[in-house]
Amino acid sequence: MQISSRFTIAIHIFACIDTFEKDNKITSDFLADSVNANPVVIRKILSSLKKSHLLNVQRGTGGTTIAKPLDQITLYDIYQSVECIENGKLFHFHENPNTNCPVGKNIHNILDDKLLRVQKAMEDELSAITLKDVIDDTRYYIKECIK
Amino acid sequence: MQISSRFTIAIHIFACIDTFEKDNKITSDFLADSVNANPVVIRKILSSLKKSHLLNVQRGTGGTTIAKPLDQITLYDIYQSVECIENGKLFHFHENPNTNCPVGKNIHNILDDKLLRVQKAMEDELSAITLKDVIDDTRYYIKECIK
DNA sequence: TGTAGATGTAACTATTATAGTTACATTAAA
DNA sequence: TTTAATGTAACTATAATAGTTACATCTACA
Repeated sequence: MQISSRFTIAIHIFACIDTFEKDNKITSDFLADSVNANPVVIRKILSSLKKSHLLNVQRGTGGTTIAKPLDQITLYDIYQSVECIENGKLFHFHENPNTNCPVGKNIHNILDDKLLRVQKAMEDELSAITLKDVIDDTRYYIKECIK
Repeated sequence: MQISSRFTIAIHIFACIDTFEKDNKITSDFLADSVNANPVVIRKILSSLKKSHLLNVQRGTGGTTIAKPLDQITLYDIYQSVECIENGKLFHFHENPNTNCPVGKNIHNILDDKLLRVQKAMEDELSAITLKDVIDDTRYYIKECIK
């Protein structure tokens, strides 16, 4: 199963804020239009990102801004914020393996460390990419586009 | 969303074959008992692994064996075989971002290479672990268990 | 102070993938 | 020819994603 689009939508949101905040108030409706998704879906994602102190979302009057310098937000921070995987484990285990079988009894002993290593490799790579990288590219591609 | 338990079940199957093939014919019912899953679920996984030439599954009379030396099967081979992610992409993208918006129009240009890098980091780590590693540990833990 | 326009969130629906299950045709060997 | 297995279609149950409606709440400003 793939990792939820909440993650790519969240990144899209940051790129939109950076691109449009000078000229537009960034509302959930505005973002929903760019992402092409439902405003309530956007608001749920904004709510997660706000809870993680990555965004400031203004109640009442509306408007969203990025809460930290771009090079201090990693893709891992965003990924964690929108909770793309349950209980933090990338790999889903079959429930209740037969403990009367020596393999069933030990399957977690055998696999947990190896799968965690794999998960960590992925998460480390997510941590190595910051919003600065994303937004530098965003600005570049938009400039190329206008030319 | 987590990666399907088909993957961990498949690994479990290899460990079972290695552990029990001397004394037992390895059938889908036998495996289902150790994994604690439905025999048809097991057969579907066996079918994938057979198609990828990782296992030999005997029709009619039954019985399953491992098709290659243990150090020549990686966790990545197994992962690919049981097709845990759709169309080979780990990250699910929101469909049809608004191409009238410069961010929506470029979101794939901006993100595809970065997310592929993350996916590759995970897959490389899966490739670095072979069934030999898994089964060495299986034998070790089972021996410890019996002591 | 009331209202306009936004967020926050509950409740529901639709869709999709996983996993389990029943049933049965097919196969291979004894 | 019988037995015991695989292969697979068809269906169900469950759970997560994503969309939608509805409305309470909040804040600034006219």
